[in-house]
Amino acid sequence: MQEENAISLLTKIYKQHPKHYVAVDCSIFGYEEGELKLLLYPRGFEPARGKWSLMGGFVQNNESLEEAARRILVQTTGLHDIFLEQSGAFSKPDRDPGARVISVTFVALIRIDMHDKELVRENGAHWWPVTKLPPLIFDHEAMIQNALALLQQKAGINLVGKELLPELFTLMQLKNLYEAIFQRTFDPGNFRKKVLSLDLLERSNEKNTSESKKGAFYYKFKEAESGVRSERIVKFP
Amino acid sequence: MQEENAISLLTKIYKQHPKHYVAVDCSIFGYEEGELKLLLYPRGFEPARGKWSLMGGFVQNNESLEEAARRILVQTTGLHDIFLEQSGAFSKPDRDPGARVISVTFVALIRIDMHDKELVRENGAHWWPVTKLPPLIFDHEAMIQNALALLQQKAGINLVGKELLPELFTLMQLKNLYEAIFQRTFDPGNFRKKVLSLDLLERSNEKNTSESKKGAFYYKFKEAESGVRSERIVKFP
DNA sequence: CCAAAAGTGTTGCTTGTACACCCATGT
DNA sequence: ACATGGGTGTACAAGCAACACTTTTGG
Repeated sequence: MQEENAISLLTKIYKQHPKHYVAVDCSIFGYEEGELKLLLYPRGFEPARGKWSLMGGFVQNNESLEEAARRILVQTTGLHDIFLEQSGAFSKPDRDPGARVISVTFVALIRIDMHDKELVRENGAHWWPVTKLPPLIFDHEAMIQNALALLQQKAGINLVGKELLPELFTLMQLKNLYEAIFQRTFDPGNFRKKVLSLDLLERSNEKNTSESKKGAFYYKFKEAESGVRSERIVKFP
Repeated sequence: MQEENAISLLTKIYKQHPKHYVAVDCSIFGYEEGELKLLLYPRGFEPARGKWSLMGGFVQNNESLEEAARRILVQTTGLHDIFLEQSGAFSKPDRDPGARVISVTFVALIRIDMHDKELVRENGAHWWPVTKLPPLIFDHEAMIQNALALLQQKAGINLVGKELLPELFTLMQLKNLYEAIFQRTFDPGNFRKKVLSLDLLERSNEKNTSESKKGAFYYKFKEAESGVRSERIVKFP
């Protein structure tokens, strides 16, 4: 058959080229105690023992990059249904001293209160504030810079929070999250008005009385409406 | 030596994992006759003969993804120093019927008037308006959607044009380019004011008299200033 | 002369920002 | 009572969009 021949010809073309290890590395963001944090893993062996790394793993034959990233996230945090987005590819031939590995990076956003703490502790992982990161292996520092930039951009357009905050949260908590993401302050009144004007949040009847004397209403995200909103939240510099 | 052992241990870890073909595919944008165009290549053999594809190629051992993309661009357009930016990775295991290939995509912007037309013609390549694309192989349609979205985003922040227009251009030509990118019209007066307020352009003394009776001044981009500007050009919807 | 593009000016609306001010309450 | 954060209102400035108007010149 002609098609068969063509395919075997193709296969020959492919065979002239080298194959590569392909990995995924995930910048796993969480929000806790007023700080934006990253989940990092200690490297227990040389080279680069004592340094920290993003959670990552190799891509297998039967899975896409996204599927590989999800598999790894389930293994390490116990969480399915995590927000996940590609953020780039790192490919300098010598970026990993062990072998030539091409790494595709992802940003994951998770609610710290939801993950499996036991599982995380078993792996020796630790939540690090993004403002005080430890030394990192290879090019993971650049990966994180990349991920942070993407997170800022996303948060500037989309109102993140659903993925990082608990079900119910106060507007002050949301403001604090945005301040952590953008490393700047926002005017309380203006932030509140802006966010409410987007019409994405719903006030619950409960109040948080632990963080202020007067007590602040809890809000939650409305059920996702058909039309995907993409409104600007934070003006770019 | 301990380190040697550690490395060979590492190597063992790597060896448990499969390797993959890795390719790059480039969405090469140009601007000509008032239209935004893409450089595509016809596929001359089955499967998918008669369909068109982005220019791409396999990543070799000694090069990064960016280097591979640049190598391919030089081979096909004859142009060095092209604007190039990563736009994503496509990795469904069966996306290429010939073999499992992971493809990282790039956006390239070139001045159509500068490229090597002979070289392009040899390859059978053709410039297609982005509004009237032919059928494409595999997932190249999605790659282009992705690339277009990135181009819009970039153009909304950065004032593209340096990479797509000739050295000297009129403000109307720049406006037409933006209209082609965003598929909408802009008010001539407002566009002019907005763009000039950015202080990125310099008026030359020459005039273009071929496209209007009165004649319009040619402008060019100022030499890149130290501070990298990142000002919003087009408001997001 | 007049059509058509180049270029400038005016106006009103929307949005962001700074900040004043009242409210509720735990200490 | 008062300090603290919650919540609302106001006033000014900046940016944008719509559109009127003037200039220039080839046909």
